Order: sequence, then C-alpha cells, then structure tokens
Amino acid sequence: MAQKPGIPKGTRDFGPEEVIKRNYIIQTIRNQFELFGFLPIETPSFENSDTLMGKYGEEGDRLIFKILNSGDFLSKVRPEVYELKDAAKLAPKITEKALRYDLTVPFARYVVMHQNEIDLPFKRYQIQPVWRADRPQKGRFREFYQCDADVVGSDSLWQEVEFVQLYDAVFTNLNLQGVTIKINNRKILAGLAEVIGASDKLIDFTVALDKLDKIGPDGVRDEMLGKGISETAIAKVAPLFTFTGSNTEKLELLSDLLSSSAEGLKGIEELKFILNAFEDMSLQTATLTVDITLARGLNYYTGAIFEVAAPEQVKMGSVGGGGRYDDLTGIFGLKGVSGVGISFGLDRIYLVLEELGLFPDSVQRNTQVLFLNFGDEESKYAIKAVTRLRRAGIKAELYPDGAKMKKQMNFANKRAIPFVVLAGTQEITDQQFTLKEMHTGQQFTIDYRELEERIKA
RNA sequence: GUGGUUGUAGCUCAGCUGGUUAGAGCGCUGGAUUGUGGUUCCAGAGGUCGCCGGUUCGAACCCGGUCUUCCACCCCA
Repeated sequence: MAQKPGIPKGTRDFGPEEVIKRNYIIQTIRNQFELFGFLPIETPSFENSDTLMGKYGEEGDRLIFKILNSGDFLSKVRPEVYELKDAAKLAPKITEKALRYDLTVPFARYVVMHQNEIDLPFKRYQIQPVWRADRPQKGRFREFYQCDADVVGSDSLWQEVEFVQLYDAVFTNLNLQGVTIKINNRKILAGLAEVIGASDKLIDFTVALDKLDKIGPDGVRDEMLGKGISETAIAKVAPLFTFTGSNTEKLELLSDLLSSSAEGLKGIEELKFILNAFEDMSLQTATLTVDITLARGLNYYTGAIFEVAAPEQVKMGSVGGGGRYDDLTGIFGLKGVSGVGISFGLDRIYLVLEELGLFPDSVQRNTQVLFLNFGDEESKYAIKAVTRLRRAGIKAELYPDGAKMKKQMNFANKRAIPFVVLAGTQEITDQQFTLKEMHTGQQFTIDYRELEERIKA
C-alpha cells in the first residue's frame, strides 16, 4: 500500500523556476556582501542545545526545534525526572542537539571557538537556512533562509553607516525601490523606560511601544497600563505615540524627554552620528527613518536596531533586521568584543519581488535551442553541433528519444525554448541545419556558423 | 502556544434541505496531421470527496477527533 506523500507543515518544495529566482536574489546579496568586504562562513545545521537555549528569550526557547537523542535515550533518564512528566525538565536530558534558529548566535559561537584564527575586526557573511517551530502564516515558514552580514571587533559607528548603505545597495540592485530602513537605538528605549521610572519593565514597555502602528496610541496605553506601568509614567512619553516629523525633529523631542538620562542621551548621540553621515551622502533608493517604536531582537541588541520594511503596497512583515550587540560573545566566554550586523529574509524578499513583478526576464532564461531527434544516425550529427554550441556558451539540448515530431515540438513549446533545430538526412547531406524560430514560426536552412550567430543574436 | 478558517480530478472550482453510477473548465494521453508546436475538431484516462471514527436505511454534505492551508494573537525574516 503506497503511502500518500507529504512534507512537514511550514516547509516547501522549490521547482526549477523558484530555485532560479531564489538564486538570483542570493547572488545579488552575495555580490554586495563581497563588495563590502565580508567573507563567507558556514556553520552546522544543528548545534548543541545549550549553545542555543536561553539566547532568544522564553519565546525563542519554545520555537527552537529540538532533536531527539539517538539510541535508548530514555533508559538514561533518572526515573524521578521522568516521573515528573515536566517537558521543560525532561527535554534537556533527551534532546542534546537542536536545529539552528538564526545565524547570529552560531556566529558568536564560531568567533569564540576560532578567536585565535581570525583577525579583528572580522566581517563575515552567511547564507543558510534556519528553522523555527512557529505556526506558519504568509511569509512565515518553519524553514527559511537568512542572509546575514556581521562584523565583530569594532565599536565604530561607521559600521552602522555601512550597513545602512549595504541595505540600500542590495535592495537597489534587486530593483526593489521604496524600502524603508527604520533605525532606533536600544539605549534610547532604555532611557525612556528610565525616565518614566519603569526600567524594570523595559521589555514590557518596548514590546507595547513596538505595536504602535498596529494597535494605535490607545492600544499602546492600554497594554502598558495592563503591564503595570502607571498613568503618569505613560503620560510622560505619550507625545511619542502621536509624533510625526523629520528625523531631526524626532531627535529634538527625544533630547527633551531624555535630558535626565545619560544612557538615553548616548543613544541619541549614536543615532545622530549615523544620520549625519547621510547628510552629504545620499542613499540610492531606500529611505532612512528614525522609528522610536522599533524594538526588535531586544534580547541581545544594545545599540542600533535596524529593520527594513517592504514598500507599503505590499502587505509583508519586515524583509530584514539587525542591530548592534555589545557583548554577544560574552555568553561564550569572550568578553569585550562588540558585534553589529544585519539580516536579509530571502523568502520574504522573494514574495515581495514576485508580487511586484520585479524579477528580470533574464533570470528565467533556460535552454536556448533544442535539437529534434530523428533517430540515431541523425542524432550523431546533431550532438556534434550541440557540443559546439555548448562550448560557445549556448544552452543546447538534444531531445533524447526518437519520439514523434509533434511530441518533440510540443516539448520545446511548453518549455518555452526559443529555437528548435531540425536536422534529418537532407540537412546532413548538405551539411546544413534547419533552424526554426518558435516565436515567429520562421525557418532557415543554414550552416553551423550562421546557426550559432542566429541563436546568439 | 491561544482562537478561528480551509481541504472534492494534476490545477481552479461547482455539487441544492443528507438520496442512484460525484461534475465543469483548464491541463494530460491518443487521433484527425508518418519532417513541424501554439489554433480547431474527435476520443480517452484520471477522484476510497484530507485521514480516522460516529450518527443514519443511506454521508462529499451532519457530529467528534486528527492532519493540512490560510488568518488573527504571541512572536518574528
């Protein structure tokens, strides 16, 4: 009895057309990464559980795919632990490995393990799949690709400036105009929480603030109240909820609000440095905007926070994110090494480009010429020409079977192959080829030289 | 993880208040056309109605469970 095949929830197969388009995006990103001086690394699909666990917060731990130990793993669990039937206690005993959840933590682990082999500052890029045990939605999968570029070992804010340029360069080269690079600073968020006396509720505060565009000022207020932040405290920062203005105006308002917070003012300074860099150096197609409500990845970011929003007409979550983390490698024992990096969400960029019809025609080009098969003798003649064409850089194929012409022509038609060559006994005698241009239906009987020229043209 | 939603031919979908052998369009295969595709015409193949169980004389249709899809929340690329 044959079983009905299927793939796990949130995973996908990719057909030839999709893979070609995905490769186009990856290649574009990779080109820019290398132009900016990043070097490639790869890390294993799975890590030791304790490398990953606890690095992404409580929510993150839940979303990490754990790998069941091999062998008779249950017999090694102490009976009293097993009897508790507490998944949180039992899991670490029976799942010592877990699938990679992002590329940043494995990179931090890599830096610490290879600290004596790498020269700081170290700029690396990494394009690999990651896995999350999330519930799938549009643009949200359980297996997806991240394309990360990070630099460790430099505190310079010029890195942040370059990452903004890198975002701009990639999206410009993908012909995706109108993306918004949102920037914020964790120190500003911390300063705000400090000023309103809610430093202990920093995460609740920022998570609520992050929802502003979704639930509105009243929604944010309600959520903050619900988390135990007082009415008077909220009133102090309420101007932020409704504030619109230029980047400079936003920073002015923040300077007032944060005048008593050293940390907050430091954050403003950092933000200003980055913005100043773009005063006489413009971006190509992206817009850089300060967004105080941006609070992603709070678990390890300590300075700048980035997020890239797709053009407004596309309903899609962010297509990229990143930020600075002053002490990421500290958890693995290497102190005082700062890192900053960004990530591109390949799968979401794909959906956006598809929706906007931005894949260039050239990425879909496949076989350019198909030689029909009229039998073994004729094929012998054809394959020689096929070989010559391939050596000339032309994608050429010989139909493998001596099937009916209708079938072979149909195949070329469905595959959208622009040229077909017919070479039967007559052509062989004359040392010619009959080239058919599928689009127009025109045919020419010509020699090899002209054949190659016409296909190239 | 919480709440909702979806599933019928390869694809997009019909299928009435439960009632014989479950339909259409497109696609597919063959033929009209033995060296000529796209158009046309003719014929044909293809479904245990997501899966398991229940109610019923009788279930694609009602009920329960489960898987899947999509959506909202949570969170995130």
